[in-house]
Amino acid sequence: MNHESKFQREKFLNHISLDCVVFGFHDNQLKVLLLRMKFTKEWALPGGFVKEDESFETAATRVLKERTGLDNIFLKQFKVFSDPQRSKINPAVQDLIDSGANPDQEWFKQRFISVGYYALVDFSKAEPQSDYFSDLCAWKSLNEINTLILDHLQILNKALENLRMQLNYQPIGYNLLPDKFTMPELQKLYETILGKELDRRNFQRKMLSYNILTRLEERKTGGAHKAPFLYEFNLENYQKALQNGLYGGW
Amino acid sequence: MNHESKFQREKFLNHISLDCVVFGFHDNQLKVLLLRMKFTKEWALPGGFVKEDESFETAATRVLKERTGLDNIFLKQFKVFSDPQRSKINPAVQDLIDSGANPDQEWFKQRFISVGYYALVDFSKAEPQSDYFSDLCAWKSLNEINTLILDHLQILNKALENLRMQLNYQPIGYNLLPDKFTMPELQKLYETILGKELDRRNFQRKMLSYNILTRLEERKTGGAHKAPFLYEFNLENYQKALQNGLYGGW
DNA sequence: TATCATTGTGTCAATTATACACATTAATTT
DNA sequence: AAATTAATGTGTATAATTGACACAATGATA
Repeated sequence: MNHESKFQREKFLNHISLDCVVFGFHDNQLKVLLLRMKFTKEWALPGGFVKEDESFETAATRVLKERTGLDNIFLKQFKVFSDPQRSKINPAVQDLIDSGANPDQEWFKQRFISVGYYALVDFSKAEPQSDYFSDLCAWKSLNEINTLILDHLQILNKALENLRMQLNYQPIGYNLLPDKFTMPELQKLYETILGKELDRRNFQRKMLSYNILTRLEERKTGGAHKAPFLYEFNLENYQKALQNGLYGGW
Repeated sequence: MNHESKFQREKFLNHISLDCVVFGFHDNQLKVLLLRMKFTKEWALPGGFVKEDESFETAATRVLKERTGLDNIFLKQFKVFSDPQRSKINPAVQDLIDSGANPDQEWFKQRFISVGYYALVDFSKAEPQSDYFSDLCAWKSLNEINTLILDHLQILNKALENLRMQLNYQPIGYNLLPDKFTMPELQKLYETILGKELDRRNFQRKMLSYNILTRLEERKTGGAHKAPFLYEFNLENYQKALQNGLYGGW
């Protein structure tokens, strides 16, 4: 938290913020990275502001690097949240007041327009770091999340909706799974995102038909039953599928 | 243009703008509504700014009402454009300088972050109105559009890409066609958006399978050949399809 | 009245999706 | 060590959808 101990509002564009819904996958559950506000102890999405010479993408990348230590994260802009009332009661302000520090209360009293991003990251590689306003940064399972500050729950739900949509025309997994993974693990990921079960055999056939997977000779040992094959993504084809989409539609 | 003869920058949020790609369909061609800048005579997308108590949606709706006279337009936010360089050379500033009026040059020298919307409107019902900076508001066919100010061509292309994507999971047509239309007309619309031809019979079968169309007893007369049936959209089912999407995917 | 271009409708084959069955295997239990 | 268990690997029959195409009907025009 050292690097942000002095919050410099001059560097940022007024009115403008971004919020990130960071998805990870662990224990067969979809996790979201959240921050706990120092004083109010409410939970919030990681977010930030845009410097005067930054694009939103750069700013979001910077924020994610700070919160997870990771570069090269899959990032997708999914919606702008601009309800004039959305940032009326800002817990960050409350935190600043409670802290007695109040360096920049005025800044936080602004109306903020926030651009929502969702990110897909490898759970095992991320190292959650809290920020100036929070005392804890942690993964939460979706079903554990009941309330968030401001409209962050709404932002989270919209992100999830968009992620589910993405499954229908783009591959997913490279950013959420370790380099080597089994077919059942990939299937679990899909089932978790979609919130429903899929047929094991049909899933495998469909997934293989995309030609984005390479089956390795290795198998995953240590499990209690038959050892499944390990797969890795064929990055070249994966990128192509990301670009061109999986279905034609028309 | 009377209502904007005094440009009041105080009312708007700094740094923030919106641009609209307004699509219409006429003469079997996809048209886009453009403005011609008063002095530089360059073409631009209609756009605007956000008032301090407005959401982006409200602002976009207001802008479209001013440019087309229409309410209840289909509007979709599709991307935020935030490259720090994007508004460096702003023709509006040039226009203001050339005009000698220069009431708010400083305002336009700001860096702007723009939210892109695309709109689908009934060509025959829209009444193009220029704004304070333009002397002409007109429909242009896609293939006529070679250059636009700033990054507006890029915005247009992204809008088109998103519109094509939308065809794959949502119905389109209600906002672009008159209330009653023929199947060939609807097909032409799809072909125009996609930029490719479709099989007449397979198109009809697929389209009818969505259950969003009602065939009327009437036929369209006056054409040189066999009179085609007229259809109208079943609004209830159309809205459902907009919400739920047309395909499952998974 | 014949011609022409377009519309309405249908069919067949190929592809894809859905719902299953059975053999295999690695750890665990007996 | 053999039997058990609960997964995994592979395949198949059926239904549904898509793609390619043929032919009859019709309204204006020649």
